[in-house]
Amino acid sequence: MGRAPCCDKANVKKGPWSPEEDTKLKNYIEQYGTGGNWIALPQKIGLKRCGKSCRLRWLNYLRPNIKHGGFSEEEENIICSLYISIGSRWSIIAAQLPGRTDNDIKNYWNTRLKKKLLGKQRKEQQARKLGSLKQEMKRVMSGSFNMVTDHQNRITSTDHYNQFYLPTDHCQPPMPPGSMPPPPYPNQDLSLINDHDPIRKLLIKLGGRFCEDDNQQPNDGGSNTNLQCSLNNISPTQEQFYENSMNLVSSQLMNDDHQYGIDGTNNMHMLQGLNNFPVEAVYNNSQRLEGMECFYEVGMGNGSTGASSIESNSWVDMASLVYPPTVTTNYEGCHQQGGMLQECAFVDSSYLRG
DNA sequence: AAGACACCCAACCGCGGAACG
DNA sequence: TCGTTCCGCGGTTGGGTGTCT
Repeated sequence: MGRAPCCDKANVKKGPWSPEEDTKLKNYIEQYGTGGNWIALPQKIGLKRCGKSCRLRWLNYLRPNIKHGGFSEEEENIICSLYISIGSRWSIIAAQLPGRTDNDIKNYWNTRLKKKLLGKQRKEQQARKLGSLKQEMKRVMSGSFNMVTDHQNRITSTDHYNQFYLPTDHCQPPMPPGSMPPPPYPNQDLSLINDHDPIRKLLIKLGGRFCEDDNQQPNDGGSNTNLQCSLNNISPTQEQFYENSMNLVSSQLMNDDHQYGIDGTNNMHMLQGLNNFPVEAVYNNSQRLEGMECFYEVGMGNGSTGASSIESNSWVDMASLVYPPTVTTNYEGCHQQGGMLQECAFVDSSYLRG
């Protein structure tokens, strides 16, 4: 049986509210309250509106002490921190910001904060890509293009990695950090590379094999920036899969709950890097990332429910893409509506600036 | 000047779950 | 326990406005 409509759709007005409607609704609620029944309210006051519409109008616009626009830096930080820790629970996030509505915050996130962070990430990607292009050209020019295969017939070349992973269109996924070739130039910015180590881990989930044994890498100087990218018998289909997956990662980064455990096990180390992270918020939720199922299928391998130390890092790692762990500086307790969150971590605003 | 495009945000829609009989 | 009603939430849409070409 289908759900009964909340109101007579044919007989309700839709679209923007007029000042008269606003006045009617506001006056009534201020005088009598909602009466605990939004559905009946519009009829009581002679509004040809759906009850839900009245509720929304009141909560998002007419309610006293509502703030519109002009989000402060502190508010941005709170939004971002909470988004990372609890995902798109806008009502909960709004509860931390007096005068802000969930709708407002949602809009602000979707239209500004998300782009702000993505823009920052893209800049870094472009800088890295430019760097690797230069190196590529140098290598080609000097005829030193290396394609090394080891005894397991694994292709181990960062050039090959780029061949597989770097997209050719305008839609740039995050470039896996560990995939950067060994810095041939002393002035290469290693911090950028290290900041994006999490993406490499995601790639491991995707089935790529990366060997991080830095000590075995020549020309590495002991840093962890060198990496072997090894793909076992990659087929064109897999290649396409990797590429699609990378696009997926990039598109999902800002859209989904980053922190939820994949497998529901208590992997405390999942939280490494996020000081004062709301542990309960993570463990009490086994929600998966919609649209990223491929990570479970591929990354978890054979439907295994166990998590290796590598596999268990992903959500925090993805969060750290948005906020490198080192910028977590500020902590306050937050009393959370419904007891869902008891505390939350706030991040330094520096990453948002600019 | 005007059309195309991008951005912003108020409002709508549909779903899940709580409350209630 | 089950069906119904309503609330609240998050995702999406669409219109207004600003910017670019």
